[in-house]
Amino acid sequence: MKDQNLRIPKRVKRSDQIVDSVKRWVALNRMQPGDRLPNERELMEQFECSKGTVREALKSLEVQGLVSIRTGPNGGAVLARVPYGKASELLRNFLHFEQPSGPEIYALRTLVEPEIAALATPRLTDEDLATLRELVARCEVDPVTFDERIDQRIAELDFHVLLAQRCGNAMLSFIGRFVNDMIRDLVIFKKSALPEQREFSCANLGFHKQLLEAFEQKDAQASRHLMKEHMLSAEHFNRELEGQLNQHFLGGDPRP
Amino acid sequence: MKDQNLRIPKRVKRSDQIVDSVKRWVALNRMQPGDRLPNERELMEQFECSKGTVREALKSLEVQGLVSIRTGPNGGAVLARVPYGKASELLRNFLHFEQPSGPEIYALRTLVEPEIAALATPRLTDEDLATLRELVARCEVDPVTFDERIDQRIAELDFHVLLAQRCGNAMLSFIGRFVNDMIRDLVIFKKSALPEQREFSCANLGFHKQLLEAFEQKDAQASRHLMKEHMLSAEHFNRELEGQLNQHFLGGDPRP
DNA sequence: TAAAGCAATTTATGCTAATAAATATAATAA
DNA sequence: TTATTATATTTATTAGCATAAATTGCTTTA
Repeated sequence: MKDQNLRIPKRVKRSDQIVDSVKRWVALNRMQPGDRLPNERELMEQFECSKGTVREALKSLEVQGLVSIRTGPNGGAVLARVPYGKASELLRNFLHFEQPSGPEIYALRTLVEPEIAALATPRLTDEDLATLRELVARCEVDPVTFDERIDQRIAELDFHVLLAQRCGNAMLSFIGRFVNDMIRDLVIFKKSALPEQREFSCANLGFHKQLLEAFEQKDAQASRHLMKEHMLSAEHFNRELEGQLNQHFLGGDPRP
Repeated sequence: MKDQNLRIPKRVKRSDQIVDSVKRWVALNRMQPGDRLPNERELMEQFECSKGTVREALKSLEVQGLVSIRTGPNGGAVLARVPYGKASELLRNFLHFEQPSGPEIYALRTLVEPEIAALATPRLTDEDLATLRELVARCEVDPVTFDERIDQRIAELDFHVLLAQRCGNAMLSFIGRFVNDMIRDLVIFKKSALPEQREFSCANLGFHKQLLEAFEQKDAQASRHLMKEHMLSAEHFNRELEGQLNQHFLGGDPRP
């Protein structure tokens, strides 16, 4: 079979030209989220093309998360901030065929989380600290049902996500949220049932409690150090759990 | 003005349903890049909708980089790997309104590059090493014209990009490429003209030469350590250059 | 035989017109 | 005042038709 992906289309499509024009126009006019684009009819006239072509261009902008489109009066295409979920989804697509392994994900996490913790420490508000305390509290009760175990894993991860959201570095923040989302998908429904998970969660709880203290005392260095230890511990436990999983599946591919 | 972004549309659009269906179908059937999707007519029949709706769905998949569409026999929508440039562009959109600062970008770089260097070290082929040597050689001649200076900065960054491409961890690889792309855009046309840039480039050249030795000896630990020093040095120089830039612009916003 | 050119086929691309659905605003009725 | 209804605006979807692009295979030519 011939490789069909390397072919370069001869002529740029009309809708893509419109997308580029709109993007330039938005950048030149320093337009802000909430500002409205012309409606479909006006765009048709402005670009001298049909409705279908305009709609393809708008669809493209919508998929990229750059505009949000609604029907009705005062509807139409409105400039938007790209929501985290959108960017996250698109990066997932990129990784679809690479399927990062558990150890790879945890390795990245170990790199970024200590810095995130350090950066977030002086930026956490009292409200943030209260939220963190609540998340820790949710992990302190002894889980009975499977749903309770799941809820505790979510709470553990939300602890890290909140820190990422507060670290003040947009890229680091994104990576922090993303890597914890990856772990959520990777871990929750696969390993939470294993008996070894219990020991893992206890260790996590201990680290989170210590981290909370460091946050309350605004001790960024302690935060960084504790988080590093926490991450190394998590990497260790993950390796153990993956080993157990492989045994369960009797040598089959652990991540089919 | 009312906030129009938080509104949730009543009914999911038909084209988005189709996108989801196709995605599920692709995942379920373990379809690979190069595999063809049904053509527009077949999709119309399968989803019992009009051509316009199918086209919007395909456009969505195309914008996400999941398919590549061509006309002609054996054309149509073909499953594709999301190219790096696509994922990168979409993440840039996400960061558009946050505009990461130079120090933020360099901070992330300092976090990831040492690990990338260590991971890449045992994976570099002889060809890779030759390429790296060539990139270093391009930086050794004394730059005369502005274009030559630009070319050397590109070569410096390509050195890091190649390492990222070889590190074997898809996420880390993406972040490494992305952060160097950010630096490319941030730095090239703004700071390369400053006299202080020359000293910066000499320091970089020195580190790259030492790194090359570590790569040739397959010494991952040395690579990691050297890269860490290299990054700390780069962060330092960047701060200096930003200071100089601020002086040049007489207190105005250095990144308008 | 091999290369170049031509035609047929397949496929997306683009246009028009008409109708349906969603929603904000204004008018109306309780 | 409050709830309901009407109406205007805008996107969403449909249908059909014409056009353009690209590949395949055939034919001609050297």
